[in-house]
Amino acid sequence: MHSNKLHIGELEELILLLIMMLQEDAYGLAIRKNLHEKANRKVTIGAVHGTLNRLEKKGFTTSEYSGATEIRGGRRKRVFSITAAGKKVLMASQDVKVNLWKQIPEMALK
Amino acid sequence: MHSNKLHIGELEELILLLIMMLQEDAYGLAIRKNLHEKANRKVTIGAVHGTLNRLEKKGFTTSEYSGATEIRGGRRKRVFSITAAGKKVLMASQDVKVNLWKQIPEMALK
DNA sequence: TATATTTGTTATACTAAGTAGAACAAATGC
DNA sequence: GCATTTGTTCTACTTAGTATAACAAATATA
Repeated sequence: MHSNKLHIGELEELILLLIMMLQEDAYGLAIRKNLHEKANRKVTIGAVHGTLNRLEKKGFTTSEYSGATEIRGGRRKRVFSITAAGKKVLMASQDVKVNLWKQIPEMALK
Repeated sequence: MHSNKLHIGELEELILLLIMMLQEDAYGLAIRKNLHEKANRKVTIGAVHGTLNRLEKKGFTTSEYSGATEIRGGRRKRVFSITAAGKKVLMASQDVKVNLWKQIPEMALK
């Protein structure tokens, strides 16, 4: 048991954010590239797809296969999008942290 | 190997935040209480201390034992504080997320 | 048309992070 | 003394994160 719907892991959070950001371009390799460039997070493609599968299993994302493109090797992509539940958990996650930051005494920030 | 100094787990992040917030009151039971009240995160005391030990081992916190207090059962506490490295990783963590939020297209937020 | 190259996902085995529950320790109250 | 309270440590386990390799389907070009 204990498939906790109230919180998400660290990589899960970053990937949900990138899915919202990338929209129709949210598929494995593109997510991995942005994880590296925008989040300074260097992970292998296996790590990305593992997390993507977990998120879908939890109901935080859905996915569908696009058609193949005309560029060389351009086979169909599995494109992910975030669900309402995913949005909710992602926003709650950020809210908690923003609130905690506000409660840190000034003097501790230096 | 691979004791990654570049990122921290989800619970590690919350606990580092609470250590900064609680200052001289940052010890196991108090952290657990605030995790519940301020972060809606219900975990056992074993989970808190496990994470605390991991953070110290990584160099993100230090701890020292306070003296016992005069209240009933008030034995000495192990009080944690964040190190410069801990502050750095915590701030970087939040920065990345704040930046990603900014890059999400307006229309996706509704 | 076969075979090399490219873009992409899936499978497998493993390490690290998160978790519960109970044991243990030291203080005060009576 | 011994019950109660506050606190940490120990042990065993599940979930999240990770690397590496296998697999699949597309185009390019000979």
